[in-house]
Amino acid sequence: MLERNICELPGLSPKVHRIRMTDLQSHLLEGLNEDQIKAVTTTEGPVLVVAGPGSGKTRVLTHRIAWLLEQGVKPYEILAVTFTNKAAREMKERIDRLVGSGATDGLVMGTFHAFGVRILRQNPGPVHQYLGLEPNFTIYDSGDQLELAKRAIIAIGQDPKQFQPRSMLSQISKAKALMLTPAEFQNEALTHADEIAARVYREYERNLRAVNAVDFDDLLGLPIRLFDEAPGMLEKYQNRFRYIMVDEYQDTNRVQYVLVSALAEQHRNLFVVGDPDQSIYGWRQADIKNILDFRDQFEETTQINLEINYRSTAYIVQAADRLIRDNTQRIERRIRTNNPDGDKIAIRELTDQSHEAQFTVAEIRRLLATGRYKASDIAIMYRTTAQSRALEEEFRNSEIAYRIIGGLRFYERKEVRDMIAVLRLLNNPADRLSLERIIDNFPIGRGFGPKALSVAEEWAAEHGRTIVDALVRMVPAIEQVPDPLPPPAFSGASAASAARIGTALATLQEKVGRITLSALFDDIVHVTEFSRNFDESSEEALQRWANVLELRSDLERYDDLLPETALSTYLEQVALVADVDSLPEDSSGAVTLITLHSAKGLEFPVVFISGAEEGLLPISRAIEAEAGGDQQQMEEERRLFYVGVTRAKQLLFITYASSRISYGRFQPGAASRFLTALPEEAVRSVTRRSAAGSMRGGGHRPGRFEDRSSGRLASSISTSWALDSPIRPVDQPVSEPLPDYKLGQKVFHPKFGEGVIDDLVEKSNDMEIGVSFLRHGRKRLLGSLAKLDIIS
DNA sequence: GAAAGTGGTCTTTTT
DNA sequence: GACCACTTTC
Repeated sequence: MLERNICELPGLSPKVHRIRMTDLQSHLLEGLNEDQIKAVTTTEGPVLVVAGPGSGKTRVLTHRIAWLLEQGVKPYEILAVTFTNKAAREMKERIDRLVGSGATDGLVMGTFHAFGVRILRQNPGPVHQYLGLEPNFTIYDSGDQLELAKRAIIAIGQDPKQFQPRSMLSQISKAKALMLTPAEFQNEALTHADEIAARVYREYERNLRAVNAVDFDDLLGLPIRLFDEAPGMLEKYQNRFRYIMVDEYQDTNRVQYVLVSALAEQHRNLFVVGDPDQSIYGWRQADIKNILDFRDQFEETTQINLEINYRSTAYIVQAADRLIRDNTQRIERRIRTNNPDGDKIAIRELTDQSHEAQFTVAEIRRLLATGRYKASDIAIMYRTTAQSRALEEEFRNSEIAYRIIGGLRFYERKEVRDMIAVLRLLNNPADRLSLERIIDNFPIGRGFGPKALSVAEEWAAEHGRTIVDALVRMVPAIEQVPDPLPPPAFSGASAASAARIGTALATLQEKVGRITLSALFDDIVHVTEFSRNFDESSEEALQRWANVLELRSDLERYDDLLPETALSTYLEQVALVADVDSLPEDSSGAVTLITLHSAKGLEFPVVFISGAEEGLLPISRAIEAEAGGDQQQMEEERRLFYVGVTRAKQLLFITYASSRISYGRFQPGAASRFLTALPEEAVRSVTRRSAAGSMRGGGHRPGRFEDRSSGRLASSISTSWALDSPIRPVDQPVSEPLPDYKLGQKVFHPKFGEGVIDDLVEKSNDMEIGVSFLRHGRKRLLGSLAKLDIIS
């Protein structure tokens, strides 16, 4: 290898300064700024890179890995963790381009979850011995988890209505993220509800293991347990990974921190990149302290700040910087750019979400007509998935192509899940949830009810077999074979359907691992008579069937794999992909509709942020939490808005609606408080709010933004908007003030009768009222909806 | 046992 | 307004 260039790297330590470089190495540093170069070349010891939006973070990561490889580090000695599979794939491609493909073979790059699965799959023996899992374990997704949680609640004798599966599950997930066992969790329980959650957790775990399945959180927690318990396991990986890199470090949680720091203990070359201002996954137990405290946790950390933004116009950068300054939980710094000012940020108020959608689509049409932008340059971002609906309707009536990322994921559609249930059951016969799903949803399952299921279950328990075995035992052809086991005691009708299901499953089991997945798909459809579910000729049935067929073409992509492993590979992929993962680079020429969360890490020349309203962005929960003294959620909302703003390269539009339908009812809305933080000189246009736009009792006060708009800025309203007349002047619904409810008051409800108010909770612009009714028990009602009369 | 009808809950974000 | 779970009805 040629070593001739001595590169002058101004301002760096002498050690780095005098690095001798090959041509390729100096090529890797070309075009990088000083801080970026330092980040690429500081290979030893803990390094924290605080990377602002658009600061070339991905570039640093890819060049650093290429740099390491150029230094002679073996690809398999490098572990790089990314936030999405897509990021991993793209990064790998970029590195391939830098160092030539083949040079990266063995590089471990993927999400934490994918890495966790990898460890579990690579060590079937220890996984069985220490974790009690068979190697063909199923990864349960959130739908399965919910079902499992619900059953656990019932199993411990509680009411799933009182203790909601969702909230139980989030507690379980939280416990797992903090690495608490059910017993430890129980010890820390403070309230009765915690106590119940701990018991549900215990039961949930038991059931999960009984069906040889794991959940998402287990993919992180189980590898750690394996490291703890299997001798030599941790050392093996510690020795192997000389260089560890973690992207989006601000969104890591406790388990992830433990995993990474355990692995890095040996070589101590841990390189993390992140931006505390873009930490938006607190609800998933991501702990912003991981990045804020990194320097304390890892001694002798080199910290490098990337503060120059290469992505956005100066107005956008300035606005983002100003906005995020209102947060306290951050590493103080200032992002800046050398880019031109660009166009000012456009803010627009609309009367409701359909006007908002109309405006957005019309504006996009105008942009496309200029010829300066193509559809794939444009993205619309929003806080909640439900918001995509109004936009979608508007797009559907237009000629503009669009695609929605997120929302109902392809693999979560009912008909797709049904098919996948069969695949899963074939891969893991213990997967009871999938079996039940098949019985409930496939034509061949008719006539096999809960009673029959419990017969099969008893039989399975008695003979140490699976429920699937009980069904297969009923197949006449197999009955011929001498079998010491007596058949299960099904009643007449259920015996027939058991035999039917058993035959289908036995036929399929016979073929698994020997034919391609698409051929297996065809067999499944055939023997389960699945297509009969789509017999009716409704538009909707056709669409559902089309989805099933799309699954088939998805499977075809795996037809080249070895039949023995194709199924498990496929199922793993299904469990771990996110929708953003399949987002093609730009290709299709469609406008992107995406949640702010999913948009993290992406960039678009033109961005619309839709629904910038109090209650939506920030979300009402955060407003309530703030009222209760908890600032954290509000700060996260601000970061989310910040993420949205900083996705835009050239043009940024922000819209909000003065009223919005939710729950099928109109709700008045006010401009997001975050808009008031945007510097006036960076904002192009503001529509004046109606003077009647005051909120009902105690809610969000009209802030500086409104004040401003009725003052100086109001007179400078831009007339450059393409869509003006179709939108009526804002006519704020004048809402009646709430009656003066008090604790202990007697009230009358048209449906529930007489009751006593025992709880009052102020909401952002409403009030939640707890009432004990004489005849209907305790209910929680919304002040604006409930027709309560005060009796005394 | 299955289809149709009813009432209650729901919406924050996703690997 | 949508979805789910549960009840009613045949």
